[in-house]
Amino acid sequence: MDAKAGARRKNEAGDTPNPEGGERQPTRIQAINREIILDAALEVFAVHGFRGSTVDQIAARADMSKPNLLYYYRRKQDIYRAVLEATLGDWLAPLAAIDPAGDPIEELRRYISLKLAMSAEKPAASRLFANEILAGAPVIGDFLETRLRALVQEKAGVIRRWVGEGRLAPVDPVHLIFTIWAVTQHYADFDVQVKAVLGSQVDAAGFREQTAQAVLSIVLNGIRPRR
Amino acid sequence: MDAKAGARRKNEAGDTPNPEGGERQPTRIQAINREIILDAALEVFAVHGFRGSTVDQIAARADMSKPNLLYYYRRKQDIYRAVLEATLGDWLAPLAAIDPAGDPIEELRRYISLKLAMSAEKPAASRLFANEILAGAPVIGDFLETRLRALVQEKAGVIRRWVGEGRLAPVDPVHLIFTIWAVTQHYADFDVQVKAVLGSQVDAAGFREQTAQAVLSIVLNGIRPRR
DNA sequence: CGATTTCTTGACTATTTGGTCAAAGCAGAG
DNA sequence: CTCTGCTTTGACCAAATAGTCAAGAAATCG
Repeated sequence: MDAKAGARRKNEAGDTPNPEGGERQPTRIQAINREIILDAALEVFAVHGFRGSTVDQIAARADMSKPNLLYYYRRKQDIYRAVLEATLGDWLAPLAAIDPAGDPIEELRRYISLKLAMSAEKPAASRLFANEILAGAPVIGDFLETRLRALVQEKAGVIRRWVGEGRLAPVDPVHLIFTIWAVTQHYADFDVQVKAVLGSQVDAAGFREQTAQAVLSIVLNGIRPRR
Repeated sequence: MDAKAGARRKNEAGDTPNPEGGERQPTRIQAINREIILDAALEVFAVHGFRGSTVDQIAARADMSKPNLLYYYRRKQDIYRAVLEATLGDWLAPLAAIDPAGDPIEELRRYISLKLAMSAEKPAASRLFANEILAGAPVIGDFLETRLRALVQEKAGVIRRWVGEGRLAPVDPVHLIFTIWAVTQHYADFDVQVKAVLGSQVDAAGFREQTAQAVLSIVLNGIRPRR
């Protein structure tokens, strides 16, 4: 230990501010910069996935030097985890909001609309997940098998009850949920393809509503009991 | 030009055997190795995308030295393009096979079943596309805007006619196609998530049939005209 | 203000990665 | 067998990339 070593030190554990479960509450600057970083990282990871993205890319997008970025998140992996965690909540919320006491068709209509709106407003979040899943869910695998699984089973129970009461056509509840996920995510993840096929009309006003209308028509009429 | 230069040369253009539009027909060894490489590359690119994959990974998977692999495809990009092109045909075939003269419900049922079967049998191909699209379709962008677009418009016309004849419920044809793509691809691309949520039952015999049944039920009942 | 802590960065390192090359090994036509 | 062209690879290189470090700049607090 030399004289210099003791001169600058008050940060008792680790060098990074609040390094993963840190205690001290973040500075104003920390809060701002962490958010800037997460925003930038989301855009980058969403396009190229974890392995295909570089810290330099994220730093450039965050308009920040690489060492500075690594001051807030020590490793590329830490940024990735942070972005994923920051988005997971949003992801579950709509499904969690399905109300067993509500009207089945109305609840599902609302759910689909909400997911479609999220796909349109936060496509990067959707693509981030898609990349993570495609890569084999190395980071959120646990989450999928525990929290997500539990939530899906719970809501599947609700749907199953609805079916039993004759308020929905007989349908496998889990596959129904998958179908809704698939279709709503498609418009975020495969946006480029949608645009390529449909051309300029995608940017036209009302396209979102038109899409929601079409999807709802297909899915809802399929689960609405016939008379 | 020195003596050595002239000593070894019979391959009049380029160093790589049949380098992209080459003329000479491939050797037996060439045919074998190219296929081995494409198979290996498909698996690797499908998981990590173009940027996230390394030539070394592909070479290892192909059980081949890196220089040897690069003897057959000079650049990483060339391998990628080759894999994509080799898969594009398979991708279009089912949609192209929709028969305007057939029974609407039957044609769409067959189409969905075919796509689901492909998702189960060749998930890597599906994931390769997903990665390419997520990355912004840098390579197949043109293809999407020309061939795919034309095919979709053509088949949309067929569906629109069916709707006009009252043989299908009123539905936006293009969004119907997107919905089918979305759902069928979901089971390939998000396989990890499906497994996480459903657990061991995914591996059980008959799961594929059960899935097909559920999806068909949701989509078909949605487009079948009511009486 | 002065002292202390937080923030920022240029310069640097070790490793990974795409790609090259010369030379050695091999297959097949004659 | 022999000879030619095809195939394979160890060794190598330059660029990219994750991450480090020490020192300077800016806040913050008394």
